[in-house]
Amino acid sequence: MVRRTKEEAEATRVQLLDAAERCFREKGVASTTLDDIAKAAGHTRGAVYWHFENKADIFEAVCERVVTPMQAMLGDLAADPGSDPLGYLRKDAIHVLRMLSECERVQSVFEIKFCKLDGGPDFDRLRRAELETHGRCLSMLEVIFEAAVRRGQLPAHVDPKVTAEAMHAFIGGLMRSWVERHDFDLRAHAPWLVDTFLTGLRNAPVPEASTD
Amino acid sequence: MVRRTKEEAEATRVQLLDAAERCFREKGVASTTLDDIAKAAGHTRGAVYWHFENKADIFEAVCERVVTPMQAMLGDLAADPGSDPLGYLRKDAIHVLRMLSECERVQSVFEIKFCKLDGGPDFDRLRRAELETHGRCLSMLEVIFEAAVRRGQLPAHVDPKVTAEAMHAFIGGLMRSWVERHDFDLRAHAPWLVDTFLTGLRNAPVPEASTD
DNA sequence: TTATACAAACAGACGTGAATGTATATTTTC
DNA sequence: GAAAATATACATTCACGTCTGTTTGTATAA
Repeated sequence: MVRRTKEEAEATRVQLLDAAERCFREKGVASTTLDDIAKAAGHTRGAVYWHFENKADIFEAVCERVVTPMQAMLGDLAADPGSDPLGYLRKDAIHVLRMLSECERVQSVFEIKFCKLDGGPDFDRLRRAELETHGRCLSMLEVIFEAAVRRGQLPAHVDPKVTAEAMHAFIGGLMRSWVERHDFDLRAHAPWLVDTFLTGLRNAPVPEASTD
Repeated sequence: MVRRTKEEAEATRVQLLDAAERCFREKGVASTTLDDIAKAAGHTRGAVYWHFENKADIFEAVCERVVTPMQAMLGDLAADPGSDPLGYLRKDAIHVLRMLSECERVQSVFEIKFCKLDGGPDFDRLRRAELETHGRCLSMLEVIFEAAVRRGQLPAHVDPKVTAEAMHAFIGGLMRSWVERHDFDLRAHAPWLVDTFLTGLRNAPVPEASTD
Protein backbone atom coordinates (compact mmCIF):
# COMPACT_ATOMS: atom_id res chain seq x y z
CA MET A 1 0.00 0.00 0.00
CA VAL A 2 1.33 3.34 -0.82
CA ARG A 3 0.00 6.66 -1.86
CA ARG A 4 -3.62 7.06 -0.75
CA THR A 5 -6.22 9.70 -1.33
CA LYS A 6 -6.80 12.44 1.22
CA GLU A 7 -9.73 10.67 2.81
CA GLU A 8 -7.95 7.33 2.99
CA ALA A 9 -5.02 8.97 4.73
CA GLU A 10 -7.34 10.53 7.27
CA ALA A 11 -8.93 7.13 7.74
CA THR A 12 -5.60 5.52 8.66
CA ARG A 13 -4.94 8.38 11.05
CA VAL A 14 -8.18 7.60 12.78
CA GLN A 15 -7.40 3.89 12.75
CA LEU A 16 -4.06 4.61 14.41
CA LEU A 17 -5.69 6.72 17.08
CA ASP A 18 -8.34 4.07 17.74
CA ALA A 19 -5.65 1.42 18.01
CA ALA A 20 -3.57 3.57 20.32
CA GLU A 21 -6.58 4.16 22.55
CA ARG A 22 -7.20 0.44 22.80
CA CYS A 23 -3.55 -0.41 23.43
CA PHE A 24 -3.11 2.31 26.02
CA ARG A 25 -6.17 1.14 27.89
CA GLU A 26 -5.24 -2.53 27.79
CA LYS A 27 -1.51 -2.45 28.41
CA GLY A 28 -0.84 0.99 29.82
CA VAL A 29 0.80 3.89 28.05
CA ALA A 30 4.38 3.10 29.01
CA SER A 31 4.16 -0.54 28.02
CA THR A 32 2.61 0.19 24.66
CA THR A 33 5.14 0.33 21.84
CA LEU A 34 4.67 2.16 18.59
CA ASP A 35 4.80 -1.16 16.83
CA ASP A 36 1.94 -2.39 18.99
CA ILE A 37 -0.14 0.53 17.84
CA ALA A 38 0.81 0.12 14.20
CA LYS A 39 0.07 -3.60 14.19
CA ALA A 40 -3.21 -3.15 16.04
CA ALA A 41 -4.23 -0.67 13.38
CA GLY A 42 -3.13 -2.96 10.54
CA HIS A 43 -0.29 -0.66 9.48
CA THR A 44 3.42 -0.23 10.15
CA ARG A 45 5.49 2.21 12.13
CA GLY A 46 6.00 4.11 8.89
CA ALA A 47 2.41 5.24 9.02
CA VAL A 48 2.73 6.14 12.68
CA TYR A 49 5.76 8.32 12.09
CA TRP A 50 4.11 9.93 9.11
CA HIS A 51 1.09 11.09 11.09
CA PHE A 52 2.70 11.68 14.48
CA GLU A 53 6.01 12.69 15.96
CA ASN A 54 6.24 10.17 18.78
CA LYS A 55 4.20 8.42 21.42
CA ALA A 56 3.56 11.58 23.40
CA ASP A 57 2.16 13.18 20.28
CA ILE A 58 -0.18 10.25 19.73
CA PHE A 59 -1.24 10.40 23.34
CA GLU A 60 -2.14 14.07 23.10
CA ALA A 61 -4.06 13.44 19.90
CA VAL A 62 -5.99 10.63 21.60
CA CYS A 63 -6.85 12.95 24.47
CA GLU A 64 -7.87 15.82 22.25
CA ARG A 65 -10.55 13.72 20.57
CA VAL A 66 -12.78 13.94 23.62
CA VAL A 67 -13.89 16.47 26.18
CA THR A 68 -12.88 15.26 29.62
CA PRO A 69 -15.60 15.36 32.27
CA MET A 70 -13.60 17.92 34.21
CA GLN A 71 -13.27 20.10 31.12
CA ALA A 72 -16.98 19.83 30.51
CA MET A 73 -17.68 20.78 34.11
CA LEU A 74 -15.37 23.74 33.73
CA GLY A 75 -17.14 24.89 30.60
CA ASP A 76 -20.59 24.54 32.14
CA LEU A 77 -19.71 26.17 35.43
CA ALA A 78 -18.21 29.16 33.63
CA ALA A 79 -21.70 30.42 32.94
CA ASP A 80 -23.52 32.54 35.51
CA PRO A 81 -24.93 30.30 38.24
CA GLY A 82 -27.90 32.62 38.51
CA SER A 83 -30.11 32.69 41.56
CA ASP A 84 -29.84 28.99 42.33
CA PRO A 85 -26.16 28.08 42.53
CA LEU A 86 -26.70 24.76 44.25
CA GLY A 87 -29.36 23.67 41.81
CA TYR A 88 -27.09 24.71 39.00
CA LEU A 89 -24.25 22.68 40.42
CA ARG A 90 -26.49 19.71 40.96
CA LYS A 91 -27.57 19.70 37.34
CA ASP A 92 -24.02 20.00 36.15
CA ALA A 93 -22.63 17.26 38.36
CA ILE A 94 -25.31 14.86 37.23
CA HIS A 95 -24.68 15.85 33.66
CA VAL A 96 -20.98 15.12 33.99
CA LEU A 97 -21.57 11.69 35.51
CA ARG A 98 -24.06 10.89 32.79
CA MET A 99 -21.65 12.05 30.15
CA LEU A 100 -19.05 9.61 31.37
CA SER A 101 -21.43 6.72 31.70
CA GLU A 102 -22.83 7.16 28.22
CA CYS A 103 -19.77 7.66 26.09
CA GLU A 104 -17.37 4.79 25.67
CA ARG A 105 -14.61 7.00 24.32
CA VAL A 106 -14.83 9.35 27.28
CA GLN A 107 -14.45 6.35 29.57
CA SER A 108 -11.42 5.14 27.66
CA VAL A 109 -9.60 8.44 27.73
CA PHE A 110 -10.53 9.02 31.35
CA GLU A 111 -9.19 5.64 32.38
CA ILE A 112 -6.03 6.10 30.35
CA LYS A 113 -5.34 9.53 31.75
CA PHE A 114 -5.95 8.66 35.37
CA CYS A 115 -5.12 4.99 35.70
CA LYS A 116 -2.85 3.98 32.86
CA LEU A 117 -0.42 6.86 32.80
CA ASP A 118 2.75 6.84 34.82
CA GLY A 119 4.62 9.98 35.82
CA GLY A 120 7.24 9.84 33.09
CA PRO A 121 8.98 12.99 31.84
CA ASP A 122 7.13 12.86 28.55
CA PHE A 123 3.50 13.86 28.86
CA ASP A 124 4.58 16.70 31.11
CA ARG A 125 2.77 19.18 28.89
CA LEU A 126 -0.47 17.32 29.21
CA ARG A 127 -0.11 16.85 32.92
CA ARG A 128 0.45 20.53 33.46
CA ALA A 129 -2.65 21.31 31.43
CA GLU A 130 -4.55 18.78 33.51
CA LEU A 131 -3.37 20.36 36.73
CA GLU A 132 -4.46 23.76 35.53
CA THR A 133 -7.89 22.47 34.59
CA HIS A 134 -8.10 20.86 38.00
CA GLY A 135 -7.21 24.11 39.71
CA ARG A 136 -9.66 26.18 37.71
CA CYS A 137 -12.35 23.61 38.36
CA LEU A 138 -11.76 23.94 42.08
CA SER A 139 -11.90 27.72 41.85
CA MET A 140 -15.21 27.63 40.04
CA LEU A 141 -16.65 25.25 42.61
CA GLU A 142 -15.44 27.53 45.35
CA VAL A 143 -17.17 30.49 43.74
CA ILE A 144 -20.36 28.51 43.45
CA PHE A 145 -20.30 27.48 47.08
CA GLU A 146 -19.56 31.04 48.14
CA ALA A 147 -22.61 32.16 46.22
CA ALA A 148 -24.65 29.37 47.78
CA VAL A 149 -23.65 30.51 51.25
CA ARG A 150 -24.39 34.13 50.40
CA ARG A 151 -27.84 33.21 49.19
CA GLY A 152 -28.58 31.11 52.21
CA GLN A 153 -28.59 27.81 50.37
CA LEU A 154 -25.81 26.56 52.62
CA PRO A 155 -25.12 27.30 56.29
CA ALA A 156 -22.70 30.17 56.84
CA HIS A 157 -20.12 27.99 58.52
CA VAL A 158 -19.29 25.82 55.50
CA ASP A 159 -15.86 26.60 54.14
CA PRO A 160 -16.21 27.05 50.34
CA LYS A 161 -12.67 25.93 49.64
CA VAL A 162 -12.81 22.72 51.62
CA THR A 163 -16.27 22.02 50.28
CA ALA A 164 -15.03 22.46 46.73
CA GLU A 165 -12.30 19.91 47.41
CA ALA A 166 -14.85 17.53 48.87
CA MET A 167 -17.19 17.86 45.92
CA HIS A 168 -14.43 17.38 43.43
CA ALA A 169 -13.04 14.40 45.31
CA PHE A 170 -16.48 12.82 45.47
CA ILE A 171 -17.29 13.21 41.78
CA GLY A 172 -13.78 12.28 40.71
CA GLY A 173 -13.72 9.31 43.03
CA LEU A 174 -17.04 8.06 41.73
CA MET A 175 -15.84 8.30 38.15
CA ARG A 176 -12.57 6.54 38.87
CA SER A 177 -14.21 3.74 40.81
CA TRP A 178 -16.85 3.19 38.19
CA VAL A 179 -14.48 3.27 35.25
CA GLU A 180 -12.14 0.73 36.81
CA ARG A 181 -14.82 -1.72 37.85
CA HIS A 182 -18.29 -1.26 36.40
CA ASP A 183 -19.88 -2.75 39.47
CA PHE A 184 -22.79 -0.38 39.95
CA ASP A 185 -25.13 1.59 37.74
CA LEU A 186 -23.59 5.04 37.73
CA ARG A 187 -26.06 6.47 35.27
CA ALA A 188 -29.09 5.42 37.23
CA HIS A 189 -27.81 6.44 40.65
CA ALA A 190 -26.13 9.69 39.64
CA PRO A 191 -28.98 11.98 40.78
CA TRP A 192 -29.32 10.24 44.12
CA LEU A 193 -25.57 10.33 44.74
CA VAL A 194 -25.33 14.02 43.99
CA ASP A 195 -28.46 14.86 45.94
CA THR A 196 -27.30 12.91 48.96
CA PHE A 197 -23.97 14.67 48.94
CA LEU A 198 -25.58 18.10 48.64
CA THR A 199 -27.98 17.19 51.42
CA GLY A 200 -24.99 16.61 53.59
CA LEU A 201 -23.68 20.06 52.79
CA ARG A 202 -27.03 21.71 53.51
CA ASN A 203 -27.16 20.07 56.93
CA ALA A 204 -23.44 20.23 57.54
CA PRO A 205 -22.38 20.38 61.20
CA VAL A 206 -20.41 23.35 62.41
CA PRO A 207 -16.70 22.55 62.14
CA GLU A 208 -16.18 22.96 65.87
CA ALA A 209 -18.71 20.23 66.55
CA SER A 210 -16.70 17.78 64.49
CA THR A 211 -13.70 16.80 66.51
CA ASP A 212 -11.72 13.74 67.41
CA MET B 1 32.78 -0.55 49.07
CA VAL B 2 32.45 -4.23 49.21
CA ARG B 3 31.94 -6.85 51.81
CA ARG B 4 29.77 -5.60 54.69
CA THR B 5 28.47 -7.10 57.85
CA LYS B 6 24.94 -8.40 58.21
CA GLU B 7 23.66 -5.07 59.50
CA GLU B 8 25.44 -3.06 56.83
CA ALA B 9 23.94 -5.24 54.13
CA GLU B 10 20.51 -4.72 55.60
CA ALA B 11 21.25 -1.00 55.64
CA THR B 12 21.97 -0.94 51.91
CA ARG B 13 18.78 -2.86 51.32
CA VAL B 14 16.87 -0.15 53.13
CA GLN B 15 18.77 2.54 51.25
CA LEU B 16 17.83 0.91 47.98
CA LEU B 17 14.18 0.76 48.98
CA ASP B 18 14.21 4.39 50.10
CA ALA B 19 15.84 5.43 46.85
CA ALA B 20 13.36 3.40 44.82
CA GLU B 21 10.48 5.00 46.68
CA ARG B 22 11.81 8.47 45.89
CA CYS B 23 12.52 7.68 42.25
CA PHE B 24 9.15 6.04 41.71
CA ARG B 25 7.38 9.02 43.17
CA GLU B 26 9.38 11.59 41.23
CA LYS B 27 9.65 9.98 37.80
CA GLY B 28 7.03 7.28 37.79
CA VAL B 29 7.62 3.56 38.04
CA ALA B 30 7.99 2.84 34.35
CA SER B 31 10.45 5.65 33.76
CA THR B 32 12.63 4.68 36.69
CA THR B 33 15.56 2.50 35.75
CA LEU B 34 17.41 0.17 38.05
CA ASP B 35 20.49 2.31 37.58
CA ASP B 36 18.52 5.34 38.75
CA ILE B 37 17.68 3.54 41.94
CA ALA B 38 21.20 2.28 42.49
CA LYS B 39 22.74 5.70 41.90
CA ALA B 40 20.18 7.44 44.08
CA ALA B 41 21.09 5.05 46.86
CA GLY B 42 24.80 5.55 46.31
CA HIS B 43 25.37 2.02 45.04
CA THR B 44 25.47 0.14 41.76
CA ARG B 45 23.16 -2.27 40.02
CA GLY B 46 25.18 -5.08 41.51
CA ALA B 47 23.73 -4.31 44.92
CA VAL B 48 20.26 -4.08 43.43
CA TYR B 49 20.47 -7.47 41.79
CA TRP B 50 21.92 -8.97 44.94
CA HIS B 51 18.97 -7.90 47.07
CA PHE B 52 16.15 -8.07 44.52
CA GLU B 53 15.15 -9.97 41.43
CA ASN B 54 13.95 -7.12 39.26
CA LYS B 55 12.00 -3.88 39.34
CA ALA B 56 8.71 -5.57 40.08
CA ASP B 57 10.32 -7.23 43.09
CA ILE B 58 11.59 -3.88 44.36
CA PHE B 59 8.18 -2.39 43.81
CA GLU B 60 6.48 -5.06 45.87
CA ALA B 61 9.06 -4.65 48.62
CA VAL B 62 8.44 -0.91 48.64
CA CYS B 63 4.71 -1.50 48.94
CA GLU B 64 5.04 -4.09 51.66
CA ARG B 65 6.82 -1.66 53.94
CA VAL B 66 3.59 0.19 54.68
CA VAL B 67 -0.02 -0.55 55.40
CA THR B 68 -2.16 1.09 52.74
CA PRO B 69 -5.10 3.15 54.02
CA MET B 70 -7.48 0.74 52.35
CA GLN B 71 -5.78 -2.22 54.01
CA ALA B 72 -5.99 -0.44 57.35
CA MET B 73 -9.66 0.25 56.81
CA LEU B 74 -10.19 -3.37 55.94
CA GLY B 75 -8.45 -4.48 59.09
CA ASP B 76 -10.38 -2.11 61.33
CA LEU B 77 -13.74 -2.81 59.78
CA ALA B 78 -13.25 -6.54 60.16
CA ALA B 79 -14.03 -6.18 63.86
CA ASP B 80 -17.59 -6.23 65.06
CA PRO B 81 -19.22 -2.84 64.42
CA GLY B 82 -21.17 -3.27 67.61
CA SER B 83 -24.33 -1.34 68.31
CA ASP B 84 -23.23 1.86 66.55
CA PRO B 85 -22.12 0.94 63.03
CA LEU B 86 -22.18 4.49 61.71
CA GLY B 87 -20.20 5.83 64.62
CA TYR B 88 -17.77 3.01 64.17
CA LEU B 89 -17.40 3.79 60.49
CA ARG B 90 -16.99 7.48 61.23
CA LYS B 91 -14.14 6.82 63.61
CA ASP B 92 -12.47 4.51 61.16
CA ALA B 93 -12.77 6.86 58.18
CA ILE B 94 -11.28 9.71 60.16
CA HIS B 95 -8.56 7.43 61.39
CA VAL B 96 -7.67 6.42 57.85
CA LEU B 97 -7.49 10.01 56.63
CA ARG B 98 -5.37 10.95 59.60
CA MET B 99 -3.11 8.02 59.00
CA LEU B 100 -2.42 9.20 55.49
CA SER B 101 -1.89 12.80 56.45
CA GLU B 102 0.54 11.95 59.20
CA CYS B 103 2.83 9.43 57.62
CA GLU B 104 5.08 10.53 54.80
CA ARG B 105 5.82 7.00 53.70
CA VAL B 106 2.14 6.11 53.46
CA GLN B 107 1.66 9.14 51.24
CA SER B 108 4.54 8.10 49.02
CA VAL B 109 3.38 4.56 48.51
CA PHE B 110 -0.20 5.68 48.03
CA GLU B 111 0.80 8.17 45.37
CA ILE B 112 3.05 5.66 43.65
CA LYS B 113 0.42 2.97 43.59
CA PHE B 114 -2.41 5.14 42.37
CA CYS B 115 -0.80 7.89 40.34
CA LYS B 116 2.61 6.73 39.22
CA LEU B 117 1.87 3.22 38.11
CA ASP B 118 0.88 2.41 34.55
CA GLY B 119 -0.97 -0.72 33.55
CA GLY B 120 2.04 -2.70 32.38
CA PRO B 121 2.07 -6.51 32.40
CA ASP B 122 4.50 -6.60 35.31
CA PHE B 123 2.92 -5.65 38.62
CA ASP B 124 -0.08 -7.77 37.69
CA ARG B 125 0.21 -9.67 40.94
CA LEU B 126 0.09 -6.54 42.99
CA ARG B 127 -2.79 -5.11 41.00
CA ARG B 128 -4.84 -8.22 41.50
CA ALA B 129 -4.18 -8.07 45.21
CA GLU B 130 -5.20 -4.42 45.19
CA LEU B 131 -8.42 -5.23 43.37
CA GLU B 132 -9.25 -7.91 45.88
CA THR B 133 -8.62 -5.54 48.78
CA HIS B 134 -10.83 -3.01 47.06
CA GLY B 135 -13.59 -5.54 46.65
CA ARG B 136 -13.42 -6.74 50.22
CA CYS B 137 -13.40 -3.18 51.46
CA LEU B 138 -16.59 -2.52 49.53
CA SER B 139 -18.18 -5.63 50.96
CA MET B 140 -17.34 -4.60 54.52
CA LEU B 141 -18.76 -1.14 53.94
CA GLU B 142 -21.88 -2.70 52.53
CA VAL B 143 -22.26 -4.84 55.63
CA ILE B 144 -21.82 -1.80 57.85
CA PHE B 145 -24.44 0.19 55.99
CA GLU B 146 -26.83 -2.75 56.09
CA ALA B 147 -26.39 -2.86 59.83
CA ALA B 148 -26.89 0.90 60.05
CA VAL B 149 -30.17 0.61 58.16
CA ARG B 150 -31.29 -2.28 60.31
CA ARG B 151 -30.59 -0.33 63.46
CA GLY B 152 -32.37 2.74 62.17
CA GLN B 153 -29.27 4.87 61.86
CA LEU B 154 -29.98 5.32 58.17
CA PRO B 155 -33.32 5.57 56.36
CA ALA B 156 -34.58 2.29 54.99
CA HIS B 157 -34.42 3.41 51.40
CA VAL B 158 -30.64 3.82 51.20
CA ASP B 159 -29.06 1.13 49.07
CA PRO B 160 -26.11 -0.31 51.04
CA LYS B 161 -24.19 -1.27 47.93
CA VAL B 162 -24.41 2.11 46.21
CA THR B 163 -23.72 3.84 49.48
CA ALA B 164 -20.61 1.74 49.99
CA GLU B 165 -19.38 2.79 46.57
CA ALA B 166 -20.10 6.41 47.37
CA MET B 167 -18.28 6.28 50.67
CA HIS B 168 -15.29 4.58 49.17
CA ALA B 169 -15.20 7.01 46.25
CA PHE B 170 -15.37 9.95 48.62
CA ILE B 171 -12.59 8.82 50.93
CA GLY B 172 -10.45 7.59 48.05
CA GLY B 173 -11.02 10.77 46.10
CA LEU B 174 -10.07 12.91 49.06
CA MET B 175 -6.87 10.98 49.56
CA ARG B 176 -5.90 11.14 45.92
CA SER B 177 -6.63 14.83 45.61
CA TRP B 178 -4.76 15.66 48.74
CA VAL B 179 -1.74 13.54 47.94
CA GLU B 180 -1.35 15.03 44.49
CA ARG B 181 -1.72 18.64 45.56
CA HIS B 182 -1.47 19.43 49.25
CA ASP B 183 -3.77 22.41 48.90
CA PHE B 184 -5.93 21.96 51.95
CA ASP B 185 -5.50 20.70 55.47
CA LEU B 186 -6.75 17.15 55.29
CA ARG B 187 -5.86 16.31 58.85
CA ALA B 188 -7.73 19.25 60.33
CA HIS B 189 -10.84 18.90 58.17
CA ALA B 190 -11.10 15.13 58.22
CA PRO B 191 -13.81 14.94 60.92
CA TRP B 192 -15.93 17.62 59.31
CA LEU B 193 -15.63 16.00 55.88
CA VAL B 194 -16.67 12.60 57.18
CA ASP B 195 -19.45 14.00 59.36
CA THR B 196 -20.84 16.04 56.49
CA PHE B 197 -20.89 13.04 54.23
CA LEU B 198 -22.60 10.87 56.83
CA THR B 199 -25.10 13.64 57.50
CA GLY B 200 -26.00 13.45 53.83
CA LEU B 201 -26.62 9.74 54.18
CA ARG B 202 -28.77 10.16 57.29
CA ASN B 203 -30.97 12.69 55.48
CA ALA B 204 -30.71 11.02 52.10
CA PRO B 205 -33.68 11.60 49.78
CA VAL B 206 -35.66 8.62 48.57
CA PRO B 207 -34.22 7.48 45.25
CA GLU B 208 -37.49 8.11 43.42
CA ALA B 209 -37.36 11.75 44.41
CA SER B 210 -33.99 12.16 42.73
CA THR B 211 -34.61 12.21 39.03
CA ASP B 212 -33.48 14.07 35.96
C1' DT C 1 -6.39 16.32 -22.80
C1' DT C 2 -2.53 14.24 -21.81
C1' DA C 3 2.16 14.01 -20.38
C1' DT C 4 5.12 15.18 -16.76
C1' DA C 5 6.85 16.57 -12.38
C1' DC C 6 6.31 16.49 -7.82
C1' DA C 7 4.85 15.38 -3.38
C1' DA C 8 1.91 12.68 -0.30
C1' DA C 9 1.41 8.33 2.14
C1' DC C 10 3.10 4.89 3.46
C1' DA C 11 6.38 0.14 4.12
C1' DG C 12 10.66 -1.68 5.30
C1' DA C 13 15.53 -1.67 6.59
C1' DC C 14 19.02 0.18 9.32
C1' DG C 15 21.74 2.14 13.06
C1' DT C 16 21.81 3.48 17.81
C1' DG C 17 21.31 3.84 22.66
C1' DA C 18 19.53 2.38 26.64
C1' DA C 19 18.08 -0.94 29.97
C1' DT C 20 18.19 -5.52 31.28
C1' DG C 21 20.10 -9.76 33.05
C1' DT C 22 24.17 -12.45 33.85
C1' DA C 23 28.77 -13.61 34.62
C1' DT C 24 32.87 -12.50 36.74
C1' DA C 25 36.10 -9.92 39.61
C1' DT C 26 37.02 -7.92 44.11
C1' DT C 27 36.99 -7.42 48.90
C1' DT C 28 36.02 -8.23 53.46
C1' DT C 29 34.19 -10.72 57.29
C1' DC C 30 33.90 -14.98 59.80
C1' DG D 1 39.87 -20.05 52.98
C1' DA D 2 34.95 -19.97 52.10
C1' DA D 3 31.17 -17.37 51.41
C1' DA D 4 28.65 -13.10 51.64
C1' DA D 5 28.11 -8.54 49.65
C1' DT D 6 29.11 -5.64 46.18
C1' DA D 7 31.38 -3.51 41.81
C1' DT D 8 32.43 -4.10 37.16
C1' DA D 9 32.32 -6.01 32.64
C1' DC D 10 29.77 -8.22 29.09
C1' DA D 11 26.06 -9.92 26.03
C1' DT D 12 21.45 -9.42 24.48
C1' DT D 13 17.31 -7.52 23.62
C1' DC D 14 14.30 -4.06 22.24
C1' DA D 15 12.19 0.20 21.13
C1' DC D 16 13.12 4.31 18.98
C1' DG D 17 14.13 7.49 15.35
C1' DT D 18 15.81 8.05 10.72
C1' DC D 19 16.48 7.06 6.18
C1' DT D 20 15.36 5.31 1.92
C1' DG D 21 12.44 3.11 -1.41
C1' DT D 22 8.07 2.62 -3.78
C1' DT D 23 3.86 3.76 -5.53
C1' DT D 24 0.27 6.62 -6.72
C1' DG D 25 -2.73 10.92 -6.36
C1' DT D 26 -2.59 15.52 -8.08
C1' DA D 27 -1.30 19.91 -9.78
C1' DT D 28 0.74 22.09 -13.73
C1' DA D 29 1.97 23.05 -18.39
C1' DA D 30 1.92 21.95 -23.09
